[in-house]
Amino acid sequence: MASSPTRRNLCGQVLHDLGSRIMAGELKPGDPLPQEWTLCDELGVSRTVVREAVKSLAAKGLVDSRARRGTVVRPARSWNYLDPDVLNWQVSADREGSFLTHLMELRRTVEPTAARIAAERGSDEDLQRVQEAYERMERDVTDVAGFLAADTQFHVEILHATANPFFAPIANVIDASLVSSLRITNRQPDENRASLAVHHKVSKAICSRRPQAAERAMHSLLTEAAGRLDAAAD
Amino acid sequence: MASSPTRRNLCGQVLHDLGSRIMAGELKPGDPLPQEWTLCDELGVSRTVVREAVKSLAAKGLVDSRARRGTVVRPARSWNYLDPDVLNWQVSADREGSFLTHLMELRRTVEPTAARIAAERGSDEDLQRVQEAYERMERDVTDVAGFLAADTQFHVEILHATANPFFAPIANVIDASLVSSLRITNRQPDENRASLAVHHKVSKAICSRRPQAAERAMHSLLTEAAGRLDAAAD
DNA sequence: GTGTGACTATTGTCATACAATTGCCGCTCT
DNA sequence: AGAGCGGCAATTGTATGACAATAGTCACAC
Repeated sequence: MASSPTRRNLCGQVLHDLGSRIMAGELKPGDPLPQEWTLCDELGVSRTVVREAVKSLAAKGLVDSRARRGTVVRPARSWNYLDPDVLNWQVSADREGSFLTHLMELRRTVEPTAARIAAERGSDEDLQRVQEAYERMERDVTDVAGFLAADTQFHVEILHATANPFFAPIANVIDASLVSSLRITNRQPDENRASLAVHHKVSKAICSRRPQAAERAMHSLLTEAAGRLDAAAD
Repeated sequence: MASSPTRRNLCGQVLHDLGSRIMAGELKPGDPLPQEWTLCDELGVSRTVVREAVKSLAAKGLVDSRARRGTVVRPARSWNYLDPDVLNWQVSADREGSFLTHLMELRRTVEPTAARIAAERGSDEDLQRVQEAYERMERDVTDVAGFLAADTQFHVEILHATANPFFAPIANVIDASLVSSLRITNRQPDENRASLAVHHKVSKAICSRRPQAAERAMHSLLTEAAGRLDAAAD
């Protein structure tokens, strides 16, 4: 379920290298990338590989290529911040520690509404999946990796229950935030149990179709999680 | 400012063709794409072009390529719905007319909060830009294209004023929704003037740093816009 | 029936050549 | 001297052909 160790082929490695350099600020918006043959020489790969990697960067909004002018880094406003790869590259490049804070702010903006909508018009099958995800959290409460996966799945199922496809990209944010926060607060089983309680409230509110309660429960869940992160950042 | 007539090169045309086919449902999740040489033959281009187009599709989360298995369409949950190209392809493929509704739902979820945050902690320069965008709307109230551009800019400046980069991708949603809604309600100058009033409330609330008022004003702005769209869908 | 291996079709990579685009610079004309 | 024009050249874009690596499939053996 981990998003993207997309470095399985050569092209993926080059993509990871260039993308990381940009997100780390080594290459700033407006800066030109080294030209193709230079990259081939530096990285020891063929031009085909370099070009396909750059094409992927362009598809994610990070760069723009034009004949004769070269390839330049696009302004940050046009980067696809919700892309799984872009999120991963940011984790490594998080200097000021604002990464996780910003992620949580977006989650607090979107997820309570998503929970409300899910309770309002999610299909019975969707809500079933939400509950199953919660039950999986209960089962895996002592297993660090399993609990993380179930936690992710719980929030993602709620997004899908909205039946609004444009909420889907938030799933990447959830994944990134959970993986990233795991590195800060090395979760203990008793912390998981505390987390379980607030998740239960959300699950129950959604599955019994109480929109307002679901929205509020999700809001307090995220507020609590954010608070725990702030507390651990000392 | 228009997002992407990215069909300037051959590769872009193939990308547009394949992407449109997928978003139109002609190729469903799980379906295999025609293999590379077949596409070369069908489209009359070299394998280089086909491969780079498919790489772009993969970077946007639409497909996944593996040796010997071929390239298959990924499940819809992993598509980058907020990508400008993906949004454009959806406009053409909007069968049930739910596209615009879903876009507006996401906007109503995110933008009020963004307005609140902008009022809370946007820099003075950011708020300056919000006001300038509003004044541009006033100036271009009789110019259809100009008003649209200014309207887009207004909302985008608010997103940027949050200083949270993860709100940036919503700008694509705003652009798509405004362009798309323009096709439904062929805007008249007096409609623009009505729109101007609610925008003014938002601008004033943000620039005088009243977070709650900003949030409410943005909420009612979007509610009104959504209502006008529903009314025009008869 | 199950595991194991060879086979083979498909994508992945390399190398080379040429086409198309466009920024740059110098030239000319006013 | 300044502005407009045109050719040059550097960079990306496209084509072609060959081979490598991967992984699904099938047959075979146990």
